[in-house]
Amino acid sequence: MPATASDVAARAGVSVSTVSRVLNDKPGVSAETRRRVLEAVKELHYVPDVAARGLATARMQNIGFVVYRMPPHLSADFSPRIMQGVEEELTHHGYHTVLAALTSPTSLFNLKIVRESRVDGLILVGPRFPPRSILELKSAGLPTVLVDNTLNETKIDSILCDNRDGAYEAAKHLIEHGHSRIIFLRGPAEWVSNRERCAGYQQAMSEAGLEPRTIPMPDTTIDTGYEALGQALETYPDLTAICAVNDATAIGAIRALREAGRRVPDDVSITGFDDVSWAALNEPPLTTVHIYLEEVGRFAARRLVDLIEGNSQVPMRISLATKLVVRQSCGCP
Amino acid sequence: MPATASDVAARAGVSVSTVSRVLNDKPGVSAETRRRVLEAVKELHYVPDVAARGLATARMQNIGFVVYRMPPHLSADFSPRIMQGVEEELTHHGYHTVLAALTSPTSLFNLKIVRESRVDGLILVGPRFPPRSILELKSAGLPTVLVDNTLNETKIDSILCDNRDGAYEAAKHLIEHGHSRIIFLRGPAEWVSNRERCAGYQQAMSEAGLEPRTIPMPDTTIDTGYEALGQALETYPDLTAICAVNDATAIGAIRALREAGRRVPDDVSITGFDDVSWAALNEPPLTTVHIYLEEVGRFAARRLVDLIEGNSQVPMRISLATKLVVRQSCGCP
DNA sequence: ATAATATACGCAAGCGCTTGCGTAAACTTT
DNA sequence: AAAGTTTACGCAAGCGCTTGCGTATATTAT
Repeated sequence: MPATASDVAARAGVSVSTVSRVLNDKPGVSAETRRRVLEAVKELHYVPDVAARGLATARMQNIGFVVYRMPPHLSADFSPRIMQGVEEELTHHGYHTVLAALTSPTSLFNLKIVRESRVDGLILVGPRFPPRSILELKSAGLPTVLVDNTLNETKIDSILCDNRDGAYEAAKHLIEHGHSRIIFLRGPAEWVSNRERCAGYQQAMSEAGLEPRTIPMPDTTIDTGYEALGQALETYPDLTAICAVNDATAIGAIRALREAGRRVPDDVSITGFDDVSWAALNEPPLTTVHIYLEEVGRFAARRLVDLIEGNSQVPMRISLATKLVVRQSCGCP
Repeated sequence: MPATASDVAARAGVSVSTVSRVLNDKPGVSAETRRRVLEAVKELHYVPDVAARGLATARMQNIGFVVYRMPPHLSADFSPRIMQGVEEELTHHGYHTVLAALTSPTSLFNLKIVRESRVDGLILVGPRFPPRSILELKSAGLPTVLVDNTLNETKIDSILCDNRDGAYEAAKHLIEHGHSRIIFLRGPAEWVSNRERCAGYQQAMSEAGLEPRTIPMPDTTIDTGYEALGQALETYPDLTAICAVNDATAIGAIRALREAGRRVPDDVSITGFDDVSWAALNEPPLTTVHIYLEEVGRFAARRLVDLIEGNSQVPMRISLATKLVVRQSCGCP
């Protein structure tokens, strides 16, 4: 039913080759011919069929947006915002976003979208992908960019927010409030962002001549935050401020504090990280570190397009600034 | 680099036609031959190229997941959860999810994914698509299912939660708390779910012999909820309970109530709708109507696959039950 | 036994596009 | 004006799959 390239060719009085050249901005077409072709394209509402083009070029103009098991939890907040940025930017470049979720730590080659060569590149969101299979992808020549993750050993494109600086600012803010017994609720060290945030906190503490105190957590959820605080209260009963590795754990900690009879921010100040959508709605509104997630997605997409189109081959690591959002959980009025 | 059908054919000692037949479960292949082909497929890690298959069959095994301008707001909560259900179910059926966002009320034919025939069907999420262009799609033969929307005039597949019953339950719960002056914060009537929820409220009220009182809002955000309450307080200063069309407006209303010096739930009871991720985190935790969004997505996907594969042609309207989640904003302990 | 059917498979023609190669026509160069 | 160069375009061969048609071989009927 839809018009094909040869319909256009017929109407414009040229060959399909010429039509193809015009549509792909290839040289060797006179201005006049180009005009006629474009006119015919418009009149027939012609749009190239992607399957045919894909067959001929081995490029599908699709990229895979891969998350590690889409979480039904609050953290669902995270990827959708990145995704939005990705989608916008890709659309702008004529690419499309196809979703994929890894549900177990198997090789990324098991993803149907890559095996069927349905995508020209991959955006891997989050820190939970087996590094080995990321490297496999790279050596198989599939352009890939990592979001909220890096492989320091190897040269592979990645994009994160400046976790270290964000945590540094948050901790510093607490210090400026006059706190000295500030503990850090830290998540599993396998995740880059957790490590960086912890480092930022530590730097702020040591610069202020304070002793860092961290509480490990097996995960970074509301529940783990809640539980970690129990332990923190035992180990450091005199704590006056908490720097949490993310908003979820901060919320959990606040709940635990409340149950322990300590008021936030009157008795204990607290900061989060991520600025999830409900951070401002919390009681008290959460002081936290904002991540420009849409921007992260946008740059990941742009970077990937560059990689796919061969505009830039040397891998780079992009780090986006964060912003401390001061609300009330830190003790500010 | 990857193996092709003819590689497999050579290895199995058959023709590519036979390989194709085996892979598509077509008749006319002996058991023994089938076995050999399958073995070769496995040995060569063969996966059919989607572009080639797409060209030959005019089916891309892709479906488009379309939202009307991905919102950076809190309501971002909504579509990701549906999307998760869609993605899971589609993957299970061998299909893939490709994202698209409509940013202005133009025809759905302007979507590149449909013009390039990149998708075999569409899932339209939300009530804001121009009905005309939905009908255009249908008559163009592109299988489509609506989520959180319906076109009552026409036969087109749709899936929603039982908004009417959900709101009915919520209102009834407030009535059982002994309230009689219950107002309903209602959203724009263009959206099906708003109309249905309002109807559910009205039914509950009239069944109890109470007079319905509704406050119109131009949108259903925290801010509109906040503002609507100002008006409600003027018109009905004696109100003791509020049934909000969704969680966001409920939160806005709570904020306004608080500023007006009325305590929730002590002075005023309130219920929301949606059970967004942060509803439980609110202070007080929000009593609201839970929607099984993943399930909604899952059924939308399944329905669409049926449509695409011709398993069922008669349009149907699916309505999923909701569940009243009783927390504290209604006055329950 | 022969004829009529069913079965298993190969052949080759697409599907709609891209692209290397070839060739007229138009333009330089000396 | 002849030879060389460039430009503009068409031809046809794929890309890797599916599928209708044709034909050997195996099966059943007579």
